[in-house]
Formats: sequence, C-alpha cells, structure tokens
Amino acid sequence: MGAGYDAAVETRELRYFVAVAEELHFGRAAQRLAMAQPPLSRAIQQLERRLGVVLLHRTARAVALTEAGSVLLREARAALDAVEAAERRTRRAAAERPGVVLATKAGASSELLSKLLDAYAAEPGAVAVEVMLCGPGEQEGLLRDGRADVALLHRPFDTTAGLDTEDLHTEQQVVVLPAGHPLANRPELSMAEVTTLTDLPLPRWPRRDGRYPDGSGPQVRDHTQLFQLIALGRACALVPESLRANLRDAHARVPVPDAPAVTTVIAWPPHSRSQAVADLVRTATRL
Amino acid sequence: MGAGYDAAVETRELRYFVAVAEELHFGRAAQRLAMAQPPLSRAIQQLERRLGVVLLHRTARAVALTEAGSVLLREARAALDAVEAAERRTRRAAAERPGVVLATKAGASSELLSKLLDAYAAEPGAVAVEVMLCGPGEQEGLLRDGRADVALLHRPFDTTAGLDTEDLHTEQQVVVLPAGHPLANRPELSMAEVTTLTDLPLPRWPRRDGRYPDGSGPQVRDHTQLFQLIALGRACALVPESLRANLRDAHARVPVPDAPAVTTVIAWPPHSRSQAVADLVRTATRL
DNA sequence: GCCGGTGATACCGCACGGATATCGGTCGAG
DNA sequence: CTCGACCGATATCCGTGCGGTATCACCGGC
Repeated sequence: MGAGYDAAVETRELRYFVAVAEELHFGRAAQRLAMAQPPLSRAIQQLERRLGVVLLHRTARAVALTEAGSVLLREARAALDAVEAAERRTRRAAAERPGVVLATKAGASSELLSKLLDAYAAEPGAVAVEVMLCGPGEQEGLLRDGRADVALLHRPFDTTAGLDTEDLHTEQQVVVLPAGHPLANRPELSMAEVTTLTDLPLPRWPRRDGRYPDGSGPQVRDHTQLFQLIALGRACALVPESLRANLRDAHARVPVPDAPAVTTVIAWPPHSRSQAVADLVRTATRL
Repeated sequence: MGAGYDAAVETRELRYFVAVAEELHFGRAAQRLAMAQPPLSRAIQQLERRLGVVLLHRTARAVALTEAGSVLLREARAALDAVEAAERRTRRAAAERPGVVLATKAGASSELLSKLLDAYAAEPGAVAVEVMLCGPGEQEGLLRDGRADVALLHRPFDTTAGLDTEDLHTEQQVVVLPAGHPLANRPELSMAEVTTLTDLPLPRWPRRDGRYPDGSGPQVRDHTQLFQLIALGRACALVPESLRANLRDAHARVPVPDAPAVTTVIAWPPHSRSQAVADLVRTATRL
C-alpha cells in the first residue's frame, strides 16, 4: 500500500525527536545528542515520512511542534521511559543481591517510613530496601523508568495516574506559623483565613519541569528550607499533621479542618511482579 | 570505562528478544522475524553483553529464560506496546477527523453504552466515536498500545492496573439458567448452590493468552455462545444483571445476592490529554 | 546590500546488520 | 557404541544505512 515502509520505529529516532522537540532547534538538539545537525534533520524527516505525519513546522527562523508532534513528544517520552525501565529492571533482576528501591519525598512521613522499614525487615524473605529521597513530584517518573520499585506518595499533591496504589493513612492538614504569630494560639483556622494572610505568603513549590509557578511567595525546594523560612517569619505553610516531628520551638501549628485531607499511599508500577514489592505493600497495609 | 558501550537499547533488539523468549527456539524465532538464525543469535548476545546480563540459558537441546530474562520479557513487551502506542496515537492525532476509539466487551452493557454515546454526541465539540468490540480481557492491551483511547471495563473481571478509571455503575449478578430448570423459580440462590450445580457446569472463558483454564465446563468465547449453550441446557452462568437484555424466553434468571457485585468503569490510559476522552469520561460520570 | 543564523541537500566512508557456510555439542535410535 | 538429526555458535562476506563534512538556500536585521 501507499508509503508502505517498514513501520518499525526505533528508540534512536524517538530520542532524536524528543531532543529536537524539547530544544525546538536542530543545532542545539544535535549538540545535546553529540552528533552533527544534518543527520539529525534527515532522521526527523525519515520519521515523519515513516509515520506519514508532519511533526514540526519549520520556518527558517523557528521550529514549532504541530499538534501531532506534541502528541508524539508525550508518547515518546513515555515509551523511552518504558525502554529505560526495561533495561534497569533487567539489570537489577540479575544483580547479586536484588534489593528493592523505595522512593519517598525527602523529609516527609519519616515516622510511617521507619515503621514500615522495621516491619518489613522482620518479614521472612525480606530483601534489602534502599531508600531514595527525592523532591516533590519526582516519584512518578522514578517508578516509570525503573529507578525505583515502590514509592510513598501523598494525595492530592502527587499524581497517582498510571500506578497501582494502596491507601495507608489519611490525616488532616495544619498550618505552620512562626511561634510568635498573632494567629498561633487560635484553636483552628479556615482555608480562607490561611490563603488571605497577607503578612505570611504561602511558598511556591517547583513544578515537574523544575520551574516555579508565577506568584509572590518564596520559592522552596524541600521541607528543611520551608521550615527555616517559617521560623524566620517569612512564610507560612499548609502541611500534613504528621510533619510535626520536623517542627522546632520556633514553630506553631494550627489545625485547618476544611483543608483537603492528605492520604499517604504506597504505589508501584502496574505490572510489577516482584515478590519484594508485594511483601512491602502487604506489610504497609497491615501497619 | 570497562564495558563502556553505548547503552542505547533499540526496539529492534527488544523485538528480537521477545520473539526468542516466546518461541524458546532461535530457529523458529528467526523464521517469525523473517530473518536468518545467525544474526539473531548475534543480536541477542550483543544485547546480553550490553546489559551485562545473561538472559537465556542455552543448552544444545533447549533454551530457557533466566530470572532476568523473564523480567526483560515482561518489560520489553510493555516497552514495545508503548512505542507502538506512540506511533498509533501520533498518526491518529494527525488524522483529518481524529475521532476517538472506545473499546468494550462484545455484548455487554449495550444499554449503558448507547446512553453514553447518545449523551456524548449531544455535547458541544463531540467528535466521532468508533466503538470497538472485543473479547474479555483484551481492553487493557488495546488501551496500552494505542489501538483504543478509552474503554468500558467490568471489575472484578477486568484488571484496571495501570489505567485511570472512573466508576460508572454497580450491579448485582444473577445466574442464568435454562427456562425449565428446577431452580429457575427460586427467588434467589447462593454462590455455594450455583458452583455445586452438577448438572449445569459454569463455562470456561479464555485467559489473556487465548488458552482455556483446566476444568470440565464448556469453553465459550462470547456471550452469544454462552446464552445459546444455556438455552440448550448445557451450562449456566453468573452474569451482571444488566445482561437481561440479551436473554430470550428459553432463559431464566435468579439473583445471587452473595456473588461479588460488578462495577462498570470507564478507563483510559493514564497520560491521556485528549479533549474527547475527557469529555467522554465527564459525560459518562454524569449519566 | 551584506552578514549571521538555521535547516536542507549532496556526497562520502565506515560500521553494523544480515546472509551463507560451517562447526561443535548433545540427545536419541538402532 | 555409533551415527545422524537437531540446534545454537562461529567465521566470513556483502550491502545498506547512519553519521560526518562541505555546501546550499532561505530569512531577518542592523
């Protein structure tokens, strides 16, 4: 049939396309790929011919994604993640002492986590658990590309799309204020009151791409930074109640009953067949 | 550095490995791949060297998967599905009239489905919906490799692992008997009674690999076959109550209150960004 | 107008993927 | 015990395809 080429898309082509789609510049993309620009242009053309689809609009001054191109960008990233995951998980499966990698947000749920690790270690057939601390929103990617086997997430902050999960624990949120703040002794506050505190802005967390949303609050990367800012009287923050372990004398906390509850979930890639992950999940749900 | 090869795994290699791992025979795998055996052997060796992992145990008489090999088999299938999905979804995104493909089990929930299609068609911005009828358990694969955009599944029969879902409707199950059966007039039956009916065996459905579990019941592939067998007095079956639309005079149905309830869910791939899928889901949840 | 910048084209060389021929080891038949 | 069938590995050759260099064509701007 027309254009009946061998339809096999190779990961190399997907990597090339992702580089170009992210840079929107053939020269820089080629540089990033450690190759020259002409073969890159040719490879993209070949990919377009093979798919029968225009992926990029080129003007001599700029490169832009077409509708189909942005679909491929998203899909190609997922596909490349899956290939990388295959590689990593295979290597790990062949390792002397396989072990299991657990990803969790740095500084969160240390209480739950240590209980889980202790309980799992006591299980028969337990393997070594490597704990991987990471920033907010990173966990999903880690699970998807095989760098982690299982993760602790916090709904509704983290997205659990595409993962299997089991709820572990639900808790209310509290607002953390500097110790001397006028509202620090209130028995509770409402969301409306918290968001309209003009003297203490809520912080801005990085999005998945590492950039910060627009706004006026201070930019924070982890809870240590956050709590320091609060102690200095430069911010306040809405956090799950269990973070009280991280607080010091310089902090006060006030419950916010109408803030959305936070659920800690244990998550793993959907087709995981690892005994260790299954045991870990079972242990966690029994805590 | 030692073994510092370019670590890029290509889909070609994954395809080769999957063929060999499925056939457990280099000759047949090569035949299936329309190539000669020696380059296939070499490619697998190269893959093993690159991963630094033994994937297959070869004796001159048989080929067997190692532990790591079976991990790679599963992961490689997922990765190849993701690549295929990228290809298909990109092509579809570039199509003149994109449309959306909805997969559903043949013969199930026709009532709910037609209501959904009608309601969605009335929405502003609705696109054409192509309905894809498929056998039990096929839907997950269709969503994963991009042949379908959205599906209707039935928990607990279908697995929803790795998909985003929204519950639509929960219903009880009934047992369908031949019209003249002694139990046909009972107001209800228990699971224990149904499973011990010696004169009317429960049918066997194919598993995901297309093979049937061991057992004595008749093998069925779809509901038409099933209901015909029941009408002939050769089987009985436990089905969701909404299938009554498919029944004829030759059938009788008796509620089974202690059978697990069946939930119809609408499911879509986790990172779907399609407006049409989102609209379809929203419409479905409002029914 | 010229110049800087960018993607496409032309052409070349080599590495890698695939084919054929053959080997080596193992199991089963007699 | 020997021979033959079977199967994967090795050796070797060839052609394609990928990547590199040089250059062109096009657009915008000071």
